[in-house]
Amino acid sequence: MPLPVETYTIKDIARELGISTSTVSRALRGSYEINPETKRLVMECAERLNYRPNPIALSLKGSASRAIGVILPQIANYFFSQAINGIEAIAYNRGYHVIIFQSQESYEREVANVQQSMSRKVDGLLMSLSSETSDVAHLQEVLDKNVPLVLFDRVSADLNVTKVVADNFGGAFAATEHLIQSGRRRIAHLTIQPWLSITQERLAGYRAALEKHGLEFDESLIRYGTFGPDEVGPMVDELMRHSAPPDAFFTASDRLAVGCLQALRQRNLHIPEDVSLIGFTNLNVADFLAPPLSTVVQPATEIGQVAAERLIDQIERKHRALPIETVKIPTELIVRSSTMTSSEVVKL
Amino acid sequence: MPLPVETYTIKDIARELGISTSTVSRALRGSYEINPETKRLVMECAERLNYRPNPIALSLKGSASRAIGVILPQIANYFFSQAINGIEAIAYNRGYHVIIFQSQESYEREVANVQQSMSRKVDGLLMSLSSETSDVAHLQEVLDKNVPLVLFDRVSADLNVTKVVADNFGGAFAATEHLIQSGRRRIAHLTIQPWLSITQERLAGYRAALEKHGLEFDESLIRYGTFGPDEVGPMVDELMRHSAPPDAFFTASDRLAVGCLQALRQRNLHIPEDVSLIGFTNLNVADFLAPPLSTVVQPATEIGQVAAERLIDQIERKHRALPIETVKIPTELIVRSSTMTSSEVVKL
DNA sequence: TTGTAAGCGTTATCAG
DNA sequence: CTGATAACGCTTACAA
Repeated sequence: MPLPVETYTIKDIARELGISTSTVSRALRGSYEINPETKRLVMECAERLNYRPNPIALSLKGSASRAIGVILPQIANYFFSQAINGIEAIAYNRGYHVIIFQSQESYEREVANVQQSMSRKVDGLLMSLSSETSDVAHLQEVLDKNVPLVLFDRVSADLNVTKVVADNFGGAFAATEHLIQSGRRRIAHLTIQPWLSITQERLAGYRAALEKHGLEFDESLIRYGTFGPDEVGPMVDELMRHSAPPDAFFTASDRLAVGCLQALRQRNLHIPEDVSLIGFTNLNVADFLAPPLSTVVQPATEIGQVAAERLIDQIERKHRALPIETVKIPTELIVRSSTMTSSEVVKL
Repeated sequence: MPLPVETYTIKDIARELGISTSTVSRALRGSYEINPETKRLVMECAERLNYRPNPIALSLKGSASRAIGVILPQIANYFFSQAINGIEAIAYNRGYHVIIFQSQESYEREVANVQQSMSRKVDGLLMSLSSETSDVAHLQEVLDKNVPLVLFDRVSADLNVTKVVADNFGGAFAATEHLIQSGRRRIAHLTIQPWLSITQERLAGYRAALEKHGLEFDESLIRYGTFGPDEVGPMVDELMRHSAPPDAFFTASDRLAVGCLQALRQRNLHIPEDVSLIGFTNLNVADFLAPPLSTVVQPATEIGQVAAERLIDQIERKHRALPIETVKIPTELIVRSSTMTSSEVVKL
């Protein structure tokens, strides 16, 4: 039985039943003072016609659009696409639509995205900031309009909103400590843009681990870069030419880890004999990377789920005062080595 | 200078200038009979107020919503997220929005998605079918409504629309032929659901290569399955227990390739010494998989771009008769082996 | 060249 | 309990 796509309006039902549109509307909304019999008739007719309220009209009217906007840097990134998956799952079974906007790491586009999502009357906004974004005035305006906003992953300290992030500090700390406990002493850290919250938290975790074990923090072992794979090779080469080269790498993303791996391989260096490598990653195929790559796994799906839950909670009971807090989702450290037959998983 | 998010309407401009909303509307649309001076004033005021037309109102009115709907099985899949990236890039610089729906491989959800996209008045629809979909009546209705539709990747022969796909036949043929030329004779083929167009095309390419080289097609070497990683192990085990076990694997997806790799490793089999493995894949980190995995790379981004271009072309000149055709985007066969220092790329 | 009014689908308000 | 009517932002005949 092919499901019909034909679209009927409240008017069609009204005409069919010889009653007014307002009565139909009331019957459909369930509530109010309405004759049970009329209601039954309307429901039955709606069912038969496969009536679906027009979301556009609803939005125009100003009431809930039952759509949430998701603005993020880019979809073609395993972390974000997994996060969207989590968001969509929650949204779907709570009856919301997801409209996705990509800022492409551009501040200007992000602002445009915010405008567009506002004019499309989303009921709430879920955001991960572009790497260019430092000024968050555009988001303050969202809040001023009383549109619920939840930030995830790439957040800003300048906004007093609910934030959902991975435990970046904890993950970085565990990774670094593991390297130290494996006997490494000069751990390079390849990371992304320095002004991002996640970058800072990870760097802090890295430093804290060094400090705990009495190792000196050496700024010259840190490299900030973009995601481009072409940038990683030279970075690694430069580090290895250092008078006291690193004996381990800790990278802030899967792309950096893969780039690093490639660069090391080209120099015929072996992992983990010559250097160790741990990446902050979302790549679930990391298991198969050669040579063995240990990873701090980001809870992408869960971040998306929790963020969506928080947002929808806010949307649905705007009146009550909801606690604004930063939710930290734990990471997992997965340690692999050539001698292990299967992965040894250490949960943080 | 923080860009303002405040939202003004055509009324605000009208009030500001002491003219009527229709005049403002006409001035904004540019065209028509309008006093150049009035037009200038309106434009200037719109600019000053950072006026943006309300897309909701536009859609309700029935005119172009400048949004295209994208319905696909799931985002958390590297192929699709790359495809979306291609779609979004084209859409963005041609002034369209992208509204994404995930069918989650469910026919019912796909139908709901189609309804929703229709009621959100998208100007056109870009789709990749769910694996459950065989009946396409819901899409025929879209066409009947004169809403442009372009299918990509997972297409249906039952619809007379433009389709954009990878050259699955060619890719499978090249992969199989390569295995044969490497001396393999019993090539297992792990693939996805048999009723999907891509599955059939790949199987046909595989068969054609066998035939060309005088090898027998052995149905018992073919396995159809879902994406679940847990299903792959038993499949591979069963095949290897065969009285004449395969000496090579050709898989239809990166997930199957990775699962296969894992299963083989658990049996302490070496690739390519014991068996060969080629996967149809989108995973650009396949370079780093150990043991070396040869791949047929799918042109995901390009498929998205071409599909979006075709769709928008159709949207923007609905009047002219546009050619309905199936566009095949070529794939690349990347051959890697342990003896190669760098990848040898063979373009098809 | 410009203004008025109707209408897109729905809901809220106010009479009946 | 039910039916008009107005309103959301915008476009477009139709009038002026």
